[in-house]
Amino acid sequence: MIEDARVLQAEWVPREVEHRNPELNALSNALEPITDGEPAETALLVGPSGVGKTCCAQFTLERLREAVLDIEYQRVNCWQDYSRFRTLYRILDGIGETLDIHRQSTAHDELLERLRDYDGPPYVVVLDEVDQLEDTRVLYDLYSIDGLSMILIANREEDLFGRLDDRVVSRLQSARRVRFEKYGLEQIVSILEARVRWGLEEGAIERPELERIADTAAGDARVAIGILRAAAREAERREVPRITDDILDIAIPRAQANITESTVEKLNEHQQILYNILAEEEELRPPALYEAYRDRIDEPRTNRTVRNYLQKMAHYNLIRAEGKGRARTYLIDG
DNA sequence: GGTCCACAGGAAAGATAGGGTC
DNA sequence: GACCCTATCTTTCCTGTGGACC
Repeated sequence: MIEDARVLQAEWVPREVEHRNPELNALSNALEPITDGEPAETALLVGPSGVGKTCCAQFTLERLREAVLDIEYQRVNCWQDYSRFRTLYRILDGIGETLDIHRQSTAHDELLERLRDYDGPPYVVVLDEVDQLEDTRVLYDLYSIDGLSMILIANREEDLFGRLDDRVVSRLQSARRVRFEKYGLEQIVSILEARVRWGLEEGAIERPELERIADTAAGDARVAIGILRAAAREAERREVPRITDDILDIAIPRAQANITESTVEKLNEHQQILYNILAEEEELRPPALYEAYRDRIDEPRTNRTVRNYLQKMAHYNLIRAEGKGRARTYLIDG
């Protein structure tokens, strides 16, 4: 059934990106100065999850690398590398300058100094989920480095701009904006068809099943590819040659559960307890949630820290906070 | 409309942990 | 091994907001 499992990963960059020509052209234009030895325009890619923002950025940089040859780029997932130090560290890692840097013993000033000293080929930094940065001063840091080009990726422009220093806002106003809309059903089907062509045996899935996956994914290609992957694995497990409707009945909830499970695994012990309480109780008001949490752990964190945990979990879309003030309740998302 | 109170979340200080230096 | 420096995490203190009650 599966001929090339890499193709079924959402991160895989295809040979051709479908349905994103205007966006690719806009991004290529922003990066074009690099071919003349100049820094690129800062590009700001905005749109909901699973619409191909990261894929387009990587695809364009790969094409640019083929054209210019000598170019470096590094993607930073600001969701994981959210602090100023971690972001700078990841960027330095892209040019192999972190060998002698050790966590917590090197000031971020030194990291910045090293970036300023960099005199290699043109360097493009992709800040993915840039709206998740906890310390946005790092954007000002990066603007202060000559020759460094940036592609910023965010879900919502207003979430990003609302938290930025005025100096960064004024610079970002002139950035090249590229907006990504959700894919339509036909577009998702054709993206899936391409993945099937490259990654599965011929005849592994027919159009009605692809349409069902696309319909479930509601415009999110990442979700659609996840369902296709889960379905292909289930078909392999059953040793059947084709993905059928009854396999999708299993694969669709499983793909959704896989996303939740992998996110819950990233939580610390305290956050997992909070998640489990909400999974059992379905909905709780803040005092009841905190009391239940205190009952289950020997050395509980303070209420304020728990609020930070809950905020983080809501960002992960694991839980939902409904109502304001006294009407606030927490519940499992989805 | 005014007051009270629970709650969220920002800011700053404190605690902790890892690595460097002597 | 003691001390210093640093990033990160946690706590404390505080303010703003909005629903409940009169």
